[in-house]
Amino acid sequence: MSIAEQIRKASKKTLQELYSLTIDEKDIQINETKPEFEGDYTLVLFSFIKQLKRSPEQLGKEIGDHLVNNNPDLFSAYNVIKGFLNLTVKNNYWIEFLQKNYVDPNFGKKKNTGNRVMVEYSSPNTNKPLHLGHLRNNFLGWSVAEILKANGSEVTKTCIVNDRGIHICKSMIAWQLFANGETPGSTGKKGDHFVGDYYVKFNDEYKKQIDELIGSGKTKDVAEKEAPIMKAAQQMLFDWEAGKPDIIALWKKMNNWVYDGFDITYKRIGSDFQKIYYESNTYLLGKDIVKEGLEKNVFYKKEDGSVWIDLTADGLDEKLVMRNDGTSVYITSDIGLAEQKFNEYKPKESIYVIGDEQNYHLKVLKLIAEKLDIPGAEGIYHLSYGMVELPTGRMKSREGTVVDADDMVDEMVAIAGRHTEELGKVKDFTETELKELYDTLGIGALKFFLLRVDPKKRMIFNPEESIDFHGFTGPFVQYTHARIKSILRKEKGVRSQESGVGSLLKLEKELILKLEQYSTIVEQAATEHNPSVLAIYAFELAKMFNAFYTEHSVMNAESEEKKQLRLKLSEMTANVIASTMGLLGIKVPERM
RNA sequence: GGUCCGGUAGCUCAGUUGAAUAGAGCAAUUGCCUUCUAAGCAAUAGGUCAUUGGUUUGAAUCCAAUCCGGAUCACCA
Repeated sequence: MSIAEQIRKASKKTLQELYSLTIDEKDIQINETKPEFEGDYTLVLFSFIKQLKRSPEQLGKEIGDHLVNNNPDLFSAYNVIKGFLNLTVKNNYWIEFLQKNYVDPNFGKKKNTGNRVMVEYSSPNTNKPLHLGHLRNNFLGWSVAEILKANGSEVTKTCIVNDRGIHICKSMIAWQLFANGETPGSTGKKGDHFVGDYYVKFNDEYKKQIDELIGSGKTKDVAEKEAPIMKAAQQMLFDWEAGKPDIIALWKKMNNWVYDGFDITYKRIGSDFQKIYYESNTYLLGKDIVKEGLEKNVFYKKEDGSVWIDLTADGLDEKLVMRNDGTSVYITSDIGLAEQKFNEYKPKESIYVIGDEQNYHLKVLKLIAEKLDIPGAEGIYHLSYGMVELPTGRMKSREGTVVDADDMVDEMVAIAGRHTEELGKVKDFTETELKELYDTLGIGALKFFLLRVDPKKRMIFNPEESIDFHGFTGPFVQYTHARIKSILRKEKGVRSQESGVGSLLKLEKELILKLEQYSTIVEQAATEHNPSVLAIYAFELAKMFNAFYTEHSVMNAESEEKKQLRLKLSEMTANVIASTMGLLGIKVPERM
């Protein structure tokens, strides 16, 4: 149990015993004591003042006395300022805490409680390579999955590949028209980029044809419909749905090129999945749903035969669930997939990591699923995140204004390499070691950059300004870890098992206090589905250690006991930094 | 127009289950490397928390209205 919880419990008991006041634990406000006051944690008294009709000073004194007298192992002192009761926790408590936990690499994490969760993330289209926006999605999804695991859940990471549809056909038709049989193998190009180039080519050609048609007197609407290349793409989609063998073969071939490319990127950025769904297998799933919905009178049929649901009572609109030609729409197959996921994995919670542009869609999805009594409907959770935009506005792959994921990673790794070389601290590293370090630092900086911001906020990325390696960044935290490891190497770890001295300096205590909060932070990140909580914590912890490091020497401590205490403090800080960064998907180096 | 999200230092962001003098990083200025890694530390400066009103012992935080930015309301995904 965390110290804050213990104080909350003790306060509850005190209020009960002194004033027969029964109060819910969560209504007892415990804050960290501000640094300018004496104490570690603060009980805010204002809410009781009125009920108990006492002055803040009197109340504080009574509660303070009672708390300290009845919890002699926990508190050593208290003081009252205005309506705040500041409590000082015994040094022994902190030292014992450190003694007990400093070697545990899993400190702060919970054991598997069997709570099943599914996290769907990444979900790429197979007609173009990944861009910066996908990276935010991948990092978020992966990290949230790991955070939930650390908080005791049993997590299945999944990905739905959008491998069918008109967008794929566009790349296919352009390849047929312009490639002259070229392949990723023959050009040496990464498969996803290769296919993406033809997607761009399609749009170039499409635009050209529209202009020509407009030039010959057609209106824009007509031109868009009649452009031969677009008609060809639509015909191809039709042929694909009919299962025409040569089209299916081409589709498979080109998708495999893309998968080969994705594999490389996923491996590099550390995305992984236990289950992959392909839309080509799931897009027909909604059929039974429609039947079921009509039987349950959740859906209704219009005169033209199309099927709808009326969500106006829920503040939304009427929504189409099946076209009049009997084909299902996106929302319908999505519900079908939700049902299938539940049948296969029985998750209590099913998380969808999808951009905030689909807020409405996911709201509708959950609502329909609930109305249909689809099992697991209540567990649907949309982890909505803001778009990554350029200073000029949104990225558009059709217009080529995207920041490519592979390029971005390459650039970050290159910058990491340049910084490292300039500093010249690892000149004895082998080529392989250097390469690994550059990856660790470059990708670490990138992940930290994208994860340190609240997911729901949209963020602007300026390609002109490179991502920083100083301050509130991944490398800063990594650097702190490397620094600590250097001390531990020189001291050959921690030798003494003794609890050490009874006194703690301000910076030492601050650090232990921070470390103690780690489990609460993991819990918070899990309930909020928010990795930025951990990024902020990692930074604050590292910053605190650096302050301690410059002020006090570990190796040349005043006494052997002090040295042992500081070694433990250092080791635990390194462990918690590694653990926190691990949950963000960021590696920490031994040296840098 | 309806719905949802955002507006905090020059820039990027914490803080939003109400609580003590609103915090970081970057950028700016200044100091600190012959002692454990200076990718660091310490300090200075920088604020009408979009605006107005309300609730409260107490509001960046809650409520109302207004202004600004974005998303969405497709037989697209």
